[in-house]
This record gives sequence, structure tokens and C-alpha cells, in this order.
Amino acid sequence: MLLYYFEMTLSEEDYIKAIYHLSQIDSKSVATNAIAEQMKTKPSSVTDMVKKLSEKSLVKYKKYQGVSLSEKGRLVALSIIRKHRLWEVFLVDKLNFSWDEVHEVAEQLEHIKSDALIDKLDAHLGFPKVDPHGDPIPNKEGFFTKSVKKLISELPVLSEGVCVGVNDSSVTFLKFLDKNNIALGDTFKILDREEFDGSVTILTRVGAIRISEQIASNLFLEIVDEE
Amino acid sequence: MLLYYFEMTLSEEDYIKAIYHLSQIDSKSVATNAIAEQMKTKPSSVTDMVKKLSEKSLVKYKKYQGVSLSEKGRLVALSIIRKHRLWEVFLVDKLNFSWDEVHEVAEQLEHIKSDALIDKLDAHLGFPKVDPHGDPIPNKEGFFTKSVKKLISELPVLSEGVCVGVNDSSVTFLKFLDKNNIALGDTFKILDREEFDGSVTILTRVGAIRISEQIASNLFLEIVDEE
DNA sequence: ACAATTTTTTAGCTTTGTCTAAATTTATTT
DNA sequence: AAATAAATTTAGACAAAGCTAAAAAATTGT
Ligand SMILES: [Mn+2]
Ligand SMILES: [Mn+2]
Ligand SMILES: [Mn+2]
Ligand SMILES: [Mn+2]
Repeated sequence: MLLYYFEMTLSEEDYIKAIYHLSQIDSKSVATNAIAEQMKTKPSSVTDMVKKLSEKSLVKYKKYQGVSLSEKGRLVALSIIRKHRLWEVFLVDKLNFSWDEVHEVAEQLEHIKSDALIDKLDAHLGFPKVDPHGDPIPNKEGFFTKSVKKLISELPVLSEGVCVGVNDSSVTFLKFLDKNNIALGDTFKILDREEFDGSVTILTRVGAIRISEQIASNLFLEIVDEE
Repeated sequence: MLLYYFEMTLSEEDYIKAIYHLSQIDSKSVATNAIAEQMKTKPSSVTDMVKKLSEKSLVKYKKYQGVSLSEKGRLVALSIIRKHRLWEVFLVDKLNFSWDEVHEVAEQLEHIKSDALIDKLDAHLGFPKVDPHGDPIPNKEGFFTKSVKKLISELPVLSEGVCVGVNDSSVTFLKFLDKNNIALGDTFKILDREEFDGSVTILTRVGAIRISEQIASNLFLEIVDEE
């Protein structure tokens, strides 16, 4: 990630991350109001911050035209996301937090400044490639394998892939998955889909099971043989 | 530690911790200039902050009379110190940092807000009683065993105790200790002391060794049969 | 085309934590 | 007991990050 040789405040880092995520959704330039909503602040505060980030060449900004990350800004975003997701892995794998409890704490931990820390944490965790929600962890240079993850409900019959994420991370849903022996990292094959109600039969490590459309639209598979 | 039900900023927490440490050294009330030096700020900034902490009943303060922690303030200090030292244990035991590298990062990590996090970290580390520098870790209620630790150079012949800390945490010194099979947690017995140069013969797990006065005045033993 | 609505920016104010310079209080010397 | 020195506080400013209310620009509807 080539570290960034200028100091960034916690708030600046969160803005950069928000802009990154918003531009993933909509590729074009990001609207002031969208950032305000994401950051739970007012549009006027966003305008002020965006000007500051523009001064530091982290974003490209023209009045009334929205904002987009510069290459420098993109690398900063990925460095923060890397830290966020590594900490999430730590919280789940080492401290036995559950998937849905880790976000808030990771939101704080991602701002700890120490390159040595994050390198050693990465090693301690065995250089994980995805976080507990199945999202990819960028490496030090900001590269990551764009998981071509798709919802089971959107995949054709006979697709096969690794379960890498959930859409709904509520406790209820996670409990359901546990009970049905569905876990991140498992490989599933889609055997059949009912026209009638969209329910899907999948092959899991404990055999074939039937899941409802609702479940199918909340589980991401990473397809093995694509790109 | 009963958590504190009011929000504290990072800066307030660092001030409270500084005041705690300074009042350990000198028991009386702490001087504005002393805090300024510790915090690397100006005395006028300290006055402002101390007024604010006084508003929140964390310190007792009278103009020109110095400042001391209230009971509430003392508990806050101990809660931060607990976090600081647990993170130090984590960095050394789990991430393979060395003793002298952990302070700066722990200085940041101590401010992460999450009771669940610190409980689970404590458990993950096996409920350690001392940090990598031999300093005691307060429990959740703010209690800790005041280690009656003394320098080897200050202990009488035939004293016996567990090596719990170092005075000098320079890399050179730590390397020396490694080479001579001296580690925290080891039990030593003082066999003899030379009047001539103050050098001391101690019994270690690999037999009796002779250490210079300089070394003896940098190693703390916790005496077993006291209090 | 132009009025109405929505989005975005500006202006001005607030809080936190810092600073410098000046004033005040306390401590130390003669 | 002054006079001097040191420690502490006050006054006034500043940067960061937020807010509200008002102005300006862009978009939408007719
Ligand atoms: Mn954050
Ligand atoms: Mn995640
Ligand atoms: Mn700190
Ligand atoms: Mn320590």
C-alpha cells in the first residue's frame, strides 16, 4: 500500500472509505448528499471535508459536480479497508466474536497507525484472503481478487462455488446457518431450482438440502471457474 | 471497573492516565507544569483541560493548588491502564513484538471502546497478571496486586523472587538478557554480593551466574513472601 | 421556457484542544 | 519584608469538524 506520508485524521479516513464504497456501487462521481447519508452528517459538512480532501489531492472535486477518488485516495481507502477486514478476522477467529458483532469495533481499530502492527497481524492470522463476511482483503499493495461473488438466487442450476458471504448478517440468520451446517468456506453445488417458489436444492458437505428463495438471496457463492 | 457512563475523549483519557502516573511518583497533588511536561503540551493547555476534568468530577482541583484524581478518576485511569497493558501482552505474546516496541501502539489501542473486546482479549491471553514490562494488570474492578517489586541491587543476600520487570528496556539490554538466559517469569535467588564492586551472584534455572551492579540495578524481582 | 423542487454551497456559529503573550499568584532570595 | 523568580492562570487566536439557515446552481415538471 506504499503507506501515505501525510497524516490523516480519523474523520478524513472514514470519509475516504465512504467515498470508495459509494463509488463501487455507482461507478460515476459520488453525490454530496449520498456521502452525507453514509457518514450520518449534513451535506454542508461534507462540502467542507471534500474541499479539504481535494486540497490534499485525495479526491477530484468540482463544485456541484460530485466527487471521485484520485489514485492516491483509492490506495488510502484500500489500506483502511485492509486494516478493517484483518481486524474483523482477528475478532472472529481469535476472540470468538460472531460475524455480526465485529463491525463497530473494527470501525475503530482500522484507524490504529502502525505498519508493523498490521503486517504482524496479517501473519498471525495466516494471511487471510477474505474477512468474516466474505469480502476480500486487499494486500499491502492494494491488490485483491475481486470475488465474482453472486447470490445463490441469481446463479444457474449446476453452478458450483465457495460460500463466501452473507447479505443479511442478523443474528437470526447466522443462527439458522449454523443449525443447517452452512458455514463460510464450504463448497456448494446448485442441484435444482423450483420454478414455483424459487427454492433451491444445494449439495453441501452433509448432503443435499433444500433452501427457500429467501435464504438463497442472502448467501453469496464465489464462482471458481470465472476469470 | 464498573465502566464509566459518560463519554471521554482520547485526550481526556491520556490526561487522566498522566495524572495517575504522576501521583504514583509523588503521592501529593500533581503540578500543572508536571502534567504539561508529561503530556508534551503547554501549562495553559493543562489548566484548560484540568478545569474540564474537574467539571466532570474526575479530578479535585483548586486554582494554584495542583490537581489529584477523584475516586471516579482513579477508576477511569485504572481501566485505561488495564487496556494498555493487556494490549502490550497481546503484541508481545501473540504478534511477536519485542518489549521495547509495544508502547506506542498500545498508547493508541488503549482508547478503543468496547467492553466485550477487552474481556475477550483478557481471556484469549489467559488472564495475565503482568504486562511485558512486569507491571501489574488491574482487573475489571480496578484491583491489582501491588507487586512489591524491588531491584536486585536493593535486595539482601538470600532473597528469592520472580523476575517481573526491567528498568532499562533498551534493545541492547534485552539482547543481553536473552543471551544470558534471563527471562521474565524466572525465579532467582540472590546467593552472594561482592562488597568490592556490587556484583551479585544469582541462582537461575541454568545455574549460578554473576551479574554486574549495573545489571542488578536494572532487574526487578517480585518478592514471594511479603504481604 | 420557465416555475418549482432538489441539490449543493456559503456564511456564520459552536465545541474541542491547542497555542502565545500577558497577568496574577506563590515561592525563593536577599 | 521586599524584590525577584517561578509557576499558574487568563485572554485572545486558531484549526478541525460539526451544525443551521440562507443563497445559488442544477434538475425536473408542465
Ligand atoms: Mn472508522
Ligand atoms: Mn466485513
Ligand atoms: Mn493513549
Ligand atoms: Mn507496559
